[in-house]
Amino acid sequence: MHGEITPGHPMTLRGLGDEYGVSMTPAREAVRRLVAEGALSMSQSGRVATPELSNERIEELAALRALIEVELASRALPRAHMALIERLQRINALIAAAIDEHDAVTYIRTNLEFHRTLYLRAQAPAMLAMAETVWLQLGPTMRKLYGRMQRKEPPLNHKLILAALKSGDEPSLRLAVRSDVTQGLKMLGN
Amino acid sequence: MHGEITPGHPMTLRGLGDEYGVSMTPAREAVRRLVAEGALSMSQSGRVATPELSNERIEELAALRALIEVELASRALPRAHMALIERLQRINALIAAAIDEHDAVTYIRTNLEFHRTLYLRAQAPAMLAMAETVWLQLGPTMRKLYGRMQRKEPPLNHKLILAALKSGDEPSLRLAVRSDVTQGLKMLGN
DNA sequence: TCCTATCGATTGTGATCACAAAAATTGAAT
DNA sequence: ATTCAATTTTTGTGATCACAATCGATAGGA
Repeated sequence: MHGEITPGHPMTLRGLGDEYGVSMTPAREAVRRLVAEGALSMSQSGRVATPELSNERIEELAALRALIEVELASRALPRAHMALIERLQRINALIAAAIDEHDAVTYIRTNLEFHRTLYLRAQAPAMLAMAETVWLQLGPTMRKLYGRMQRKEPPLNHKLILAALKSGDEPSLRLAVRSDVTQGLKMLGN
Repeated sequence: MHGEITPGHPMTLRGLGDEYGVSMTPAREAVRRLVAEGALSMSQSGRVATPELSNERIEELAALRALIEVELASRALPRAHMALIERLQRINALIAAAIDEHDAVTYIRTNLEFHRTLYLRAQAPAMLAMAETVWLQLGPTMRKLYGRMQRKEPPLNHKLILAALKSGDEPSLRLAVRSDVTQGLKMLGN
């Protein structure tokens, strides 16, 4: 989910088992679960690897993020009090730090933490689980996209999200979340 | 997914293995996958059963259906030609037959087939997979809800969907899909 | 009648193994 | 040097087993 693993990275059950000090059986179950969630892709022969997403698939997943996360933000809005907004601002500072250090994995992780912190307020566990499933599928690809993105400062849309939360402006919030989620997919073209 | 199994029905790995003539291992993997997708729920002790959804969860899943399926229908609209509409009409006739025979499982299955047939035209496999994951989670509950629904004729909204497809009217299509998907959740109240 | 404690049966977990399929490697021939 | 075939190694699958946790039933007592 955080982009530690690049797209197309192959893995074996025995290798994963050794890595985590268990036998093949738990490794297999974990892998099958991740395959079911779309986080790993499985070849016809049963070999497993992180997925290499086509541009069409990336756009589809971005559209799903937009649909689900806009709804989550919208549901979180009435419950978003000052304590939450301050927490989001602190996370935003961590994002800025990750950008300064060119730490892609930390950037991705803290960025997702920003979103998750907001969405937890929506009290909609099934929706949040769906959003996280999409994040999981996009993880390895986000890392690759981060490379050609060369951020210099934390996302503008996060500031817009915070402003909309403060003022209780739902249309602005929806727009800001949608922009934040679909941005960074302009430089696809592989 | 089709409501063959009522909510709360417990299952054992050995039982499933015997039922399908395999050992525990494949049964375990199938069960873990279904748990990952939310189709089965797993107690802390590892026992597995079809989920008994709370009203809040049902409403959440219905909202997800609305979000995703409206988008799928919208994407399918420009590609929906006469052959597809005729196919949908034939499926609609099967739905009517299932209603006449009070066959809940067939009703649910053909109803979902109606939706899937339309959404396949959207060329959005990740979105369709998400929608089907939601269907899977709702399966056992849909059956229970069907009981207190006592349909007499095929859903009006299906006719509205077909009309909107014919006329290429996207707003009407979105509204009809949303209504079709969220209807039947009025009689919750457990 | 209801609650509780005990005991036997059931169940999930993780490990190991045999086997077949699929890769990877090797070797020879062109 | 390259291609292709044969062989060796690697890998996933499904089965089986030991074990611990849990569940269910039964019996005892309040």
